Amino acid sequence: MENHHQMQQPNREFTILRSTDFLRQNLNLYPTTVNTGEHADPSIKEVDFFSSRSPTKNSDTDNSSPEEPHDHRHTNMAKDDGSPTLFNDQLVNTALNLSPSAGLSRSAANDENIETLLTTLQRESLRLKEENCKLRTMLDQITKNYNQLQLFIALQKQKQCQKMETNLNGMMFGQHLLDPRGPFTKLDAQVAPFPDDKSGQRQGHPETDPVEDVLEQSTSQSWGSSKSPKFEESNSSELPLKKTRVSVRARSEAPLISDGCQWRKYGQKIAKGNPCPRAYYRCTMAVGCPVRKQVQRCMDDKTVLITTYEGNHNHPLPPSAIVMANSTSAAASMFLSSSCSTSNNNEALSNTVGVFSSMPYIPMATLSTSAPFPTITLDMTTNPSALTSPLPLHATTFPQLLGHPVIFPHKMPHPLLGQQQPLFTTETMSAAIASNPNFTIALAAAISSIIGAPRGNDGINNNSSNGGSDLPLNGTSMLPGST
DNA sequence: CGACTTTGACCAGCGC
DNA sequence: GCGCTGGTCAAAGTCG
Repeated sequence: MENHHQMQQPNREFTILRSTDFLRQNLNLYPTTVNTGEHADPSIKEVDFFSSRSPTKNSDTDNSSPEEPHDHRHTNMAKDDGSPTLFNDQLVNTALNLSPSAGLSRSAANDENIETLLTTLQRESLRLKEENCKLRTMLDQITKNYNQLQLFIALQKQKQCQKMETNLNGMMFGQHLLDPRGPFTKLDAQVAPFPDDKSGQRQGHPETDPVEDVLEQSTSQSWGSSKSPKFEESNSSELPLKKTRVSVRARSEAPLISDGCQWRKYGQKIAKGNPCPRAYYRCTMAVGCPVRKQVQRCMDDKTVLITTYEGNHNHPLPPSAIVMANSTSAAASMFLSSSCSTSNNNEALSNTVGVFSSMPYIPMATLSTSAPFPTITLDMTTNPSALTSPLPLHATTFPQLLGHPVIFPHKMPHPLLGQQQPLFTTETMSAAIASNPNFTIALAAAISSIIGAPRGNDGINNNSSNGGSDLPLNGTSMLPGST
């Protein structure tokens, strides 16, 4: 049976069979091979072996040189290949089966066979390497596409939710919750062709990967003030510009936090009801960037810094800024999606909803529609566990701060990770994803923030004279231009 | 000298 | 229409 197989496929094996098949055949060639009763007759095997050594035979038959010292063969192969592989290891096993018990002696013909065998094995090894490389490439591509698809689905879901919100609650908002164009105008253009989309084909944001860019675009809106046409070229002809804002409350003694962007202060006002002045900042990383933010101390607690972001960056962001923008975008996306998926009534939109409180290690988020603009607030100062769990909190230092750690309260220690783990971990992310697909967005941002974000001083924001430098807002550093 | 901050003035939206 | 308020402008001052 095996003999028949070998005889029939002497040449096909290299093009079809994998190493395992390759070796399996070799194993079947020899009477010493541990096998079933089918191989009980050694003589038949030997006959088959020699017959396979005909001029038309391939390496498989060469492989069957039983008299060759196996250690020697393996040594040669390792030398030639230079990188012993699983294949080689398997060959050793095969060689063991080809022990001298076959009773054949060394000969010149066998030496030739050995050389042929080595050559063949090298070719096979190279082929397998290439195949492995291709498979890796395919896997990478599949993974990439999968991630993009996940993001696409989440964002499409959000898009649908926003449409529903507009229909059901438009009277409450008096305007679209997000950009009148639809928050994913750019996203659609980017994601739609994603199956064939190659990284690097994108234009305009060469420094950001598609996911990051999508995230940024997902919730980023222009500041929307009709009073500053200088910075409103993108929406100057659009519908009334009242956009979603993302506000972050974080506890910090520092006046500002690093958020990866450069800011320039262009105004300050004493807002009604708050003796603390409100500062207005504009992104200066690119001419005409419409992103702006407001910074103000909380009236009730001067240690709490409130930063509100609005606008959409029109330029590539530095990694740290991308991370933070993504975080903000993720927050907005998650919140909007959650508020939509959980209910379509006004209550979900008009009240503060602790969406994030239901997730591990996610700050309290609220959505206020009473303000002129729908504002999503991420409260890094509250204790989510107090609302949902009696378990103790464990402060976590969030990256991105300029020597002024921001204390993030989060829930109980992760059962697998202990108490001193980063705010976001793979495990917690997985759990969160299971409960909310949109958490994928936050996952990407959070992981990036932990892995890639510079701790402490950020070159961009360390300049104390720089608008960005002075923005050591705790937590808010996560959100530049993400609104 | 350029970039940034400060600060008073201006403008538009909104409520009464 | 008026006043209040939020937001922005822009000249002057400051800083490195």
